[in-house]
Amino acid sequence: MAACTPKEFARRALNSSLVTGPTIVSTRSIPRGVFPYASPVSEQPANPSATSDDDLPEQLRVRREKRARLLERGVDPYPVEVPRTHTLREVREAHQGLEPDVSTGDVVGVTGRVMYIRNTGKLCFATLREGDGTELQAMLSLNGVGEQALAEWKAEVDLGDHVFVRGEVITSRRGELSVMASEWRPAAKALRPLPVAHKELAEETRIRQRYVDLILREQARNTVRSRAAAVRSLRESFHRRGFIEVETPMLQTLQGGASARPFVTRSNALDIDLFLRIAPELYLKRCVVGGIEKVFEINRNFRNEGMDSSHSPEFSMLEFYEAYATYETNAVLTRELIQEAALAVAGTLQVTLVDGTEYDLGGEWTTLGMYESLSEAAGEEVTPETSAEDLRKLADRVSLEVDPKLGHGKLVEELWEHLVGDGLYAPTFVRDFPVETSPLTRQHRSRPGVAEKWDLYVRGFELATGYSELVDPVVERERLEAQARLSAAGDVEAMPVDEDFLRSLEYGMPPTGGVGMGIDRLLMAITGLGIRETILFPLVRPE
RNA sequence: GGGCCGCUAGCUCAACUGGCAGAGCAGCGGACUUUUAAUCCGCGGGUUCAGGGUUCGAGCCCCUGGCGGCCCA
Repeated sequence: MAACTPKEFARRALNSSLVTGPTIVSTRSIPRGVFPYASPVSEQPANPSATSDDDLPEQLRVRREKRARLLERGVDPYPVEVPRTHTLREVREAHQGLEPDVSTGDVVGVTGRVMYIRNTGKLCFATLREGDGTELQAMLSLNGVGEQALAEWKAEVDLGDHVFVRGEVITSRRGELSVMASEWRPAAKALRPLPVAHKELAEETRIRQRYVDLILREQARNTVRSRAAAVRSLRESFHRRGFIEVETPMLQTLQGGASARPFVTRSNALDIDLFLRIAPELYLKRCVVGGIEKVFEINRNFRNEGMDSSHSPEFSMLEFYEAYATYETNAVLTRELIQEAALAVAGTLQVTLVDGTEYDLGGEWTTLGMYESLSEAAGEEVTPETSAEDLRKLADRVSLEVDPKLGHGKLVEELWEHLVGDGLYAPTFVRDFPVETSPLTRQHRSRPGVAEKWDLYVRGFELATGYSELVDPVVERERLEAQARLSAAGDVEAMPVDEDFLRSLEYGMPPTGGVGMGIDRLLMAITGLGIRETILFPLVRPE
């Protein structure tokens, strides 16, 4: 085949008398071999008179009949290629600021999905839209395309169809930039009617049929782009700082790295159960042991737990580890990552959320000590030494119901959430958690009873968590063995002892800071969207 | 796990106290050469989530189940 781009083929086609006729060009009329884009009509044509459609809803049946009529006339409803010369965006950008009712002399071949259609007797209008949301009007007149092509347009084109229109770029009398057709043909016939374009789709339909949601709702398309921009920004931020991106196993032979219930699957080759990972942590730490001292991974975790509007069984997570970083330095890096992502997505640190309110991600962000902020809110001193009994009295005083079996650590966290956390709105690092509830974290270097751990809260939800990582293999073994005892006792979230991981630590892991951040939550923080909007195709029960 | 709400035409939704199942958009037929969700005239379109029950009569009431949403633990 000649070395020649599709665009060049299209331009050749426009110069050819074969495709300048006023009516629909039958693909049969184009000699094979001359125009490689021209397909033979449906190599395996469906029987146009098939009767299996009888029980279809009327509108689906009608569209199937239109498809069949096109085929009978030798017009391929699904051509391999059409001679597009410009995107709609290119046409718009090349013809800005035209007066009404002008002709440019520029002839273009454009494509788009028919979003609106306005037919008068001898002049038809259609609003075409392409993937980035750019719209352009197509006009088909009796003078321009002839009686037959106009009649066929009215008879066979439905909302939702992809069409090709070739013609001159003009503006209408009302000033709308348009392509005045000299020719049209189907690019892809839609067999299902589009839902009403000006009513919100039901939430469930939006999620189950995201492709329809994407067709109809600009916000849905923007969300996809925002997410891509955020993830790309994260990668660029890391690369600028010398971090290496790795991909660690999703199929793991042991569950580990978090407390969560895993999905179990089966390896035929090894004849053992495998676990879909609940976290990449233990592998990323092995990387640090091996000398990949600035390392990150952005990928999916899987947790076999409850599903609701804020929890998805699969979700994207960023984790990064940096040798010789601490939970203080990695908090700074985390803030920079988020701020750079916000700039990439929104162009500003004062982002506008979907509810219209503004949210400020700029500045240095507040850092609170968990015990200090709790003490202040409670009006009495709470320290790691405060007894569980005193904490229960405090809970009683502030009308917080707590499980009487809870120990110090859990009580402190619940009291903190009730008295401080629920009121947090601006981005805030909360640090120095009770060591009792942070079993896999290094104890604070100087303060007994607390761990070098922070949580980042944005608009009241937890966006990220960071640690000075535990690297002492002996302590780590004690912690993992305690977990394994829980596991043996029936705790499905507890992890077993990962001997290979411990072996890696025994080779010496440098002092390291680590951070985990939910990608879905990052999008929520920047855009104000709900989690089901930030995930393109959330898992749903089969229909 | 518990409570509440919802499921009706392709889509979004109505339907009083149990009494012929409707509208808008979409579709079909007709008119219209400058429309912008075009407009005008006419027409068709339903397993009311499924199954059972009560009733002369059920979209509506009762029971069981399915799916979804919200709230609570």
